[in-house]
Parts: sequence; structure tokens; C-alpha cells
Amino acid sequence: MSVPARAYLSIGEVLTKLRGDFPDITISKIRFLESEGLIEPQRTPSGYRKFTTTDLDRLRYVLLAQRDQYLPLKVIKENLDALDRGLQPAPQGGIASPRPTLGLATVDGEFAPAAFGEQSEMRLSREELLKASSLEESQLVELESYGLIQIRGRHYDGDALAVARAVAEMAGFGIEPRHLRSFKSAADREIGLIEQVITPFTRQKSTEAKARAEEVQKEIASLSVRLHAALVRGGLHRSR
Amino acid sequence: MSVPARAYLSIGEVLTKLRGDFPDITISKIRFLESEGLIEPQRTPSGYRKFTTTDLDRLRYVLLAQRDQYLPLKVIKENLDALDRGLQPAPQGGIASPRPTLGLATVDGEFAPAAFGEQSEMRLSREELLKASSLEESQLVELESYGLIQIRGRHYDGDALAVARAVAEMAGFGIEPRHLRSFKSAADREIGLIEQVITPFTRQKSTEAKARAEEVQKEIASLSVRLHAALVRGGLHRSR
DNA sequence: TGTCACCCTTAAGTTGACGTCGAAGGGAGT
DNA sequence: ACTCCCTTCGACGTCAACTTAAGGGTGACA
Repeated sequence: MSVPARAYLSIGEVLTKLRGDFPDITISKIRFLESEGLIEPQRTPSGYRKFTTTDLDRLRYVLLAQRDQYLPLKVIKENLDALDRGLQPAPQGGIASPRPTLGLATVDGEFAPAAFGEQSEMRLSREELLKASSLEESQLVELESYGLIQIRGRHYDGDALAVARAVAEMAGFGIEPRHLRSFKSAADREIGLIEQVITPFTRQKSTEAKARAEEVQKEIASLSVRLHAALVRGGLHRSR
Repeated sequence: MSVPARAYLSIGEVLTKLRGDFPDITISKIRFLESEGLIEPQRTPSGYRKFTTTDLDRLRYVLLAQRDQYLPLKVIKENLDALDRGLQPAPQGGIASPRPTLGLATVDGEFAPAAFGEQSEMRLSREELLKASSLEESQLVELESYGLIQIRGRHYDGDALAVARAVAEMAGFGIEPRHLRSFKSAADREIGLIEQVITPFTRQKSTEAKARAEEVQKEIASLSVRLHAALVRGGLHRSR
């Protein structure tokens, strides 16, 4: 797997990108999804499909909706078309928060369009964070003391909310913040590793290289999390 | 058609009751749903089906889930079974779950924890594993020495493959197996935590409690991965 | 100039889910 | 006795979602 020097991916490269999250994806399936009108990759002069990251996101959306919501392709296509036209898709019975007050409807929602970067534009006050996560004040204090949650400027971001929510749910199983300190150090170690890998890229001056660095960062982050998930899953299977 | 003087409905009566909401219900469909284990009406001595209002409600639930949520019968059955056992059904939302909290809702597309389920029935030989992951023999040896990959009996399972693939891709970025040892220990710590939480359940003898334990285990595993992902993501955002 | 991995299309085939249908027969009310 | 309504069981149909086969370009590299 060499570094792709162009702005798009071939179908085979798309395949390997998706393999991790969707083990049973195939080339023929991707082509089939195109034939059904769910994606529309551009073509090279010679007819090869060119996938942009937008196409990739769209594909992920489709596969996710199919796997986690069991939606038929016809319905997914309708939702996608609705999104294209700028409207919300029909809320699939899910937790249709009627007034999304803040932009947080999508954070854990059924229809987060799979953008890795964008949802941390979110800015929450302390109260909003507590409310949105149903975390106790005291728990938040504890989490902050361990560095699991940090304020960015004068607000908390989407990542903080994600952490808060996970912790709150775990608390429901009797897991307390202090049990989670090791998560922080593990994450920090991973972050260190990732930064080490991408510094060569970031040193460069060009915007192109910067963009490339960000891509790589996301990529490795995704791989890290996959690896981590697989290890946990494997360990649990083994111990039964 | 006269007024039923008894406490139950015949299949024909059920039909006319449902016709209004579900025009394309038929007798054979109801029988089919029974054959699939979704309902279990009692029988008269002569073998006729007797439907109580509970059965009717159940039937409505099934038809509704099918029509409005496009859920496959298999999934509806699982939800129904979960309800019978007194827990919330999976997060398909809709009908009965007031809280969105339970379930493996994926936080975002990028980091979907690849279904904490049973697809690890997979059994691969060493060669198959190497081929499917495009990992080098030497790398595999190294991974095994760190315990990142282990043989189960005489085969490798789906988790091993997932690990192998992730590592292989990371190798493409210059990350070597030895950089990944800390992943193993982090995962082990999490597994320990999870097991600690579920041991009270596993101690019990009943199959019911066992099932519950497994549910909880999956749930917490999913939360762990989510937490981990959020921390890594947050850390990377912060460091930019 | 091969050759090899990768890509393309079209058409037919496969698989599983979700039922439907018909035959053959028993039960219940009039 | 007649007529519905009900029973089971196996065969059959249909659609969605892919897969496979067959035949053929493309492009990088030795």
C-alpha cells in the first residue's frame, strides 16, 4: 500500500479503506451500489471509477444504515436524496429529538453523516454538557481532574460530550471515573504515536502537505481505534 | 359474523381487527409469523388458534416494526425476546424505548466498532491469516510474541484477522509491531475492568443471568471503545 | 514488448427473506 | 348433510441484494 499521489481513490483502495469497518464489503457490492444509484463516483477518461472522500463518506453512510438500522437500499437512497436536497431524512423511528436546540442532534444520532472532523465545532457550556450527558457535577469534576475531559477555551467540544456520555453510561453499570484513568493514559500513548508518524508531514510548508498530514492522521487514528476494538473483542471472546 | 362470546379471538377475527391498520395482512401471514416464532397463540382442544389481546398487541408490534422501521423479522424477534426478558430492546427506538441510552449506537461513522457480535466464528490457518491480512510472516511472529495475536486451538479467529489487518495497514505508515505493545496492555486493562463488572452476573446459575451477563458485557465493551475513540479524537483535535 | 495486477461491462445465477397456494382433511354451527 | 372455517405441509413465487462468469481494456514496470 503506497501513498496515493492523486486526489481520488480507485475502487480497490476504497475497498481496503472500508474493510476494517465493514469486513464483508466487496468490489462487486460497491459497483452494485452504484448501479442502484446510491453513489455516483466520477470516471477517468478510460472509465475507471474515481472516489473522492465525499463518495467515501456516502458509502460509509449507506453501509452503516444498512448494518445498524437494517434499512433497505431503497429507503437509504431516499434519505440520501433528501439530504442532498438539504432536508433532513425521515427520522427512522429513532430518537427524533424534536427540538435539537443545539447542534447536538447528530452527535450520537442515527443520521450523523459520518464526518470525522466536523462535529467538534460544537460548543457547550458546563451546564449544557452536564445536561446533555446526564452526568453528575461531581463526576465531571473528577473527570476533569484526571484529564479525561478538558475545556477548550471557554467551552466544551463534541469530544468532551462524547466522553461524558460514555462515562455516564458506564456509571450505570457501576463503573466510576477513577476506574477510567487508564483510558486516558492509553489514549495519550496512542496520540503520541500518531503524532510521531505525522510530524514529517507537518514540517512541510505546502497546504497540500498539510492536508495530506490530516488525512494520514485520521487514517491512523481510525486504525488505532480499530486495533483497540479488535483486541478488546478478542480478549473477551477468549475469556469465555 | 356474530359477537364473540368468548375470551379469545379466532384467527379470522384477528384478521378483521387488523385489516384496518394493515391492509395486506392475511391468514397465511399470521400463521407464518407463528411458524417463525414471533407469536405463540394458545390452541383449543381441536387445534384452533386462540388469540388473546396480548397476542394481538404483539402482532401489532411486529407489523408496525416491519412496516415503519423496515426491521427484518429476525431482529423483531430478538427485540421481542429482549422485552420478554424485561430489558429494553435494541436501539431501534420507536415503539417502547423512552431512553436512547442502551445499545451499541455508533458514535460516528468513522469509528464504528464493527459489530460486537458473533462473526468471529471464522477459522483461519496461519497461511490464510497471512494472506488475508497481507502481513509478513516475521510481523506475525512478532505480534504473537507480544500477545497481540493468539491462536485459538489450531486456528486463528476473526478477531485475530481484524488485528492483523489493522497492524498491516499501520505498517504502511511506518508503524511497527513493537510500537503497538502498549495497545495490548491497554486492552487487557479494559478487559479486566469489564470482567470485574460482570462477574456478579456470571456467578449466577440461571441461563437467564448468563444471557444478561453477555448483554452487559457487549454493552460495556462497546462503551469502552467509544470512550477510547472519543479520547483519541479529542486529543488529536487539541494538539492541532 | 510482455506480463501482471487491476479495472471495466453485461448477463445470468444464487441466496435468504417473506410470504402464497393448494391439497387433503377435521370441526362447528344450522 | 351442508357449508364454512379451521388445520398442516410442502411446493412455489417474488424480490432484494449480491455474486459469478465471460470477455476485454488499462497502466506500470521489467
